Amino acid sequence: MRGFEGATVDRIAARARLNKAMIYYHFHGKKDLYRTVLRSIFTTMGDGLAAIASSNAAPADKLDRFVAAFVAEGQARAHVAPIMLREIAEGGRRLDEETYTVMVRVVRAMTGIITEGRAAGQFGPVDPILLYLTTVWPIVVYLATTPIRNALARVAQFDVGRLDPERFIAHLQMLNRHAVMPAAAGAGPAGELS
Amino acid sequence: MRGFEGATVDRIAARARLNKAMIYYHFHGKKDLYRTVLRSIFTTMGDGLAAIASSNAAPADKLDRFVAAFVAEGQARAHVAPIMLREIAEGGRRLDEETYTVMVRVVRAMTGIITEGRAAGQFGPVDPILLYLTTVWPIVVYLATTPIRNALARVAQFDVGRLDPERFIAHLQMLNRHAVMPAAAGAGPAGELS
DNA sequence: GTCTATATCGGGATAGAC
DNA sequence: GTCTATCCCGATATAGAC
Repeated sequence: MRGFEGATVDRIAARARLNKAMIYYHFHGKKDLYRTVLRSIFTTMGDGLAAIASSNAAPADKLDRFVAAFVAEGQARAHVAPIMLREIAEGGRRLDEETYTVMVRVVRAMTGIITEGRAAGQFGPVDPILLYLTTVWPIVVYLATTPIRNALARVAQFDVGRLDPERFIAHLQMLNRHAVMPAAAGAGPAGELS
Repeated sequence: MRGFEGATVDRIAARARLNKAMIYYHFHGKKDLYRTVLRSIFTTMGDGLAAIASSNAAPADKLDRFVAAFVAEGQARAHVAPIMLREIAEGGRRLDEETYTVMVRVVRAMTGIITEGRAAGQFGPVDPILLYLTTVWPIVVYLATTPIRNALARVAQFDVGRLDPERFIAHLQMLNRHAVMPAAAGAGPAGELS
C-alpha cells in the first residue's frame, strides 16, 4: 500500500518476527528480497492461469475463466495489484530479467488462449496483445482501487454497488466475447483519430 | 518517473532554476506543490475532454473522439499516466478533496457521453462507470508502459509495432462500439464465474 | 522575495558480539 | 545463525542574512 520505499526493512523484519540483520543475512538487500517475493507471487499466479489456458475447454470459455480467475487471484492477494501499478509507473526499474520472465507467463496464458481460438477459426482477427491490455489492466486497476472506491464515490456520487466484482467480471467477459467474434474485430472503420 | 518520493525538492528547484527555499516560500510543502500541479493538469485535461462530451456530435462519435483525445492528451503529458497509476497504488493518500473533484470531471466527461447515448436510445444498457474503467485505464497503462515496452518485448518476443497508438486506439474504439450496441451490452449469460 | 547554511530525522546497511 | 548498536547518507524543512 505504501510501496517499495514505504516499506522499511525494520517493519518487514518486525512483521516477520525477525531481526533486521537477518534479512541482510539471507538476502543481498531490500531490492533482492523484493524481487524474490515478486517471483514467488507471479510464479503462483502464472501456474493457475496457465492451467486454465492449457485446459481442454473451448477457447471462448477459457477466456471467460481467465477473467474470473484473474479477479479471484487478485482479490486473494490484495497487495499484488498496487505493486503491479507501481512497477509500471516506475518503468520496471526494480525488476530483473528473471522476474520479467516469470511475469510474462501471465501474459502468455492470455495471449495463448486467443492465438488458439484464432488458429481454430473460432475467433476473429483480434490482436492478442491488445486484448490482453484491455482485459488485464482494467482488472488490476479495479482491484487496486477497491480501498479508495468509497472516497471517490463520495465526491462523484455514483453507486458503488454497481461496481461489485460479479458485475465487473460480466462486463469484461461481454467486451471480450464481442471482441473475439469472427468478422467483428479488426473490421470496421477506425473513426476519427483527431 | 521516480514518483513523489523520487523527486527531491532540490532537483525540482534546480529544474525551475530557483532555490529550494523559494518553493517553501510559495508553497506549504512538497505535498502542497504536488497537489497544486495535479489540479492544474487535470483541470486542463478535464476542459478538453468535457468539450468533447458537450459538443453536438453523435454520442458514438464522441466516444471515439474521447478515446483518441485521451491518448493524445496523455502522450502530450507523458508524466501524467505514471502519476495516476502511482496515486491509485497508494490509495490516493496524497490527494485532497479539491483535487479529487477536479479529477472527477474526467470521469464525468466519459460517463456523460454514455448516459446521453442511452437517454437518446442510441446505446444499449451498458454501465457508464464500467465502460469508463475498461476504457480509460488501459489507455493510462498503455501510456505509462511506453518506456518499458521494449524491455518487455525483448523477453516476451512480441512485435512492438503491433502496439502503436493508432492500432491501440482503433482496438479500444472497436470494443466500445460493440459495448454500446443496443441490445448487446448487459444482455447474454455471464458465463462461468469460477 | 531570494539566497546559503544548517537543523533534523528516518531508513538502508553493516560491524561485531555471542 | 541471530542479535544490538551504530554508521552514514540523503531528503524535508527552516533559520536567518541580505
